[in-house]
Amino acid sequence: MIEVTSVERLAQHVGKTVCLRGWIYNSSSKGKLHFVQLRDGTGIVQCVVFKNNVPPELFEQLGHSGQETSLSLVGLVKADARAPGGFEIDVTQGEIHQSVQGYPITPKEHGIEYLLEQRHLWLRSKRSWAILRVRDAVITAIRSFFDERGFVCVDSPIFTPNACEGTSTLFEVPYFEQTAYLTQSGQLYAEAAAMAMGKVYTFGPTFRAEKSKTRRHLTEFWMIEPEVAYGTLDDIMVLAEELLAHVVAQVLLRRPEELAALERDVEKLKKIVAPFPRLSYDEAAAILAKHPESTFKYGDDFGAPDETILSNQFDRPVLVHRYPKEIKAFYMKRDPAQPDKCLCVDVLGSEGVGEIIGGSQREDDYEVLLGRIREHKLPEVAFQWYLDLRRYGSVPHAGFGLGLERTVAWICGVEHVREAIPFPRTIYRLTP
RNA sequence: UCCCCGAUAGCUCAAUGGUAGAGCACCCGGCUGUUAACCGGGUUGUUGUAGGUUCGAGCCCUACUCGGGGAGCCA
Repeated sequence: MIEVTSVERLAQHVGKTVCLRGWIYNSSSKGKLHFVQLRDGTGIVQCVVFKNNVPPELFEQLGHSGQETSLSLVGLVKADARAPGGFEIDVTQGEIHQSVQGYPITPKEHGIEYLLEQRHLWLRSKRSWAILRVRDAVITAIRSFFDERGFVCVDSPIFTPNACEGTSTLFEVPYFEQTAYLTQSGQLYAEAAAMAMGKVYTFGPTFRAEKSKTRRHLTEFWMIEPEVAYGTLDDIMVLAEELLAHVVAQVLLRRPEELAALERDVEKLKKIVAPFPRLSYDEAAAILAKHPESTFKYGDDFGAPDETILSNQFDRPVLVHRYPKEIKAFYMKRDPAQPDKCLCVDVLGSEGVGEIIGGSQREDDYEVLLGRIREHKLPEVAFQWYLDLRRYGSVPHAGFGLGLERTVAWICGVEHVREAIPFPRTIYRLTP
């Protein structure tokens, strides 16, 4: 019986005859010799088919089978320096499951519009394959990081009755006799869970109806939101940098081939070790004030170009903390040392990618929080359950949100977050 | 919501206001070491839509549609 194996395990089978099942990634023919690049999901291997070594029908069929033909090939595994990847299969038998002609995505260039239209097929390309496998490693690393530190994963609801931070960017959906909204953030629910379990995190999809068309925006994206009871701003700043360092280290360890396929400069990733540089808003503002290209005005939030300027000052992500209260959310606690500032932090990824984390210590005083809700003209009734958390055993607590796609795009060195999610949802694209 | 850019063969693109083309894909043939193979031959068009200017529009003008990049806002 011939053993079925996968491309990623070929090194263990050198000198043996195995069966591989997959698809033709590319092929070329030299008369009495076909080279088939076989893709099986775990990698790509070159299969060499000499006319005299295989049944004539198979040789003939392979000559007429294009990209993405599905097939099984049986052959001897050899180490060969001439083959991409270092191994190749000397084919002796095989079976074509479906012969394909005219697969729409060729190894040549395609425009982004066309590729997005064909996303269900584009997933098979080496680039998408590599990015999505990095995404998987990032997710696994995040879960193991929190698990090892005693965090409990809690799931926040996707249907919500109200906004966390205003209603303008919510997707509305009919909900029996009521209107529901798709969640923008699991934070408020994470706060409730933190009071129950101490250290928690949520990990789920979030939805924003922002009419943003930039390389940093999706309408549906995944967010990881840890929340720590008795945690302070300093605690979550340390947590954030340790998390990012852990994730990058795990990707370097587990996905070197994928990073190579993406032509990612791994030397830059190897520098991502804690601690990260920290800047107060005031310090960051001073840097921007001296920078000729910045249009920043003190008191404003940093624009995307400002974030790029700041992040380019360092070879690691930078933590920017204590922003003016006017530009931050109602639930953020003020800094007792400077009441015009919030105990909050944004983490800007390195290499100019911009914000990947936003977090804060939360306001834990009932009266102060109620005042904020009124100041921001938020529907008080809807926040009664949230205020309960300050009525019954309120404690200092803090947390942050990490944008998964922005993190994956940053680690992969890809420009646009739409490539960091299997099926991106953007303002003008709902399909496939 | 605002600003900028684009739409020509299945794909990526070219075409001074004057006969709509190339490469790839696909089909046929050749080649025992290709790396996006190569060589020879072949098929492929309502130039996004609707008007307008002109002897003549892919090209100039207007509107619209679809998409891309960015601003704001955010992860």
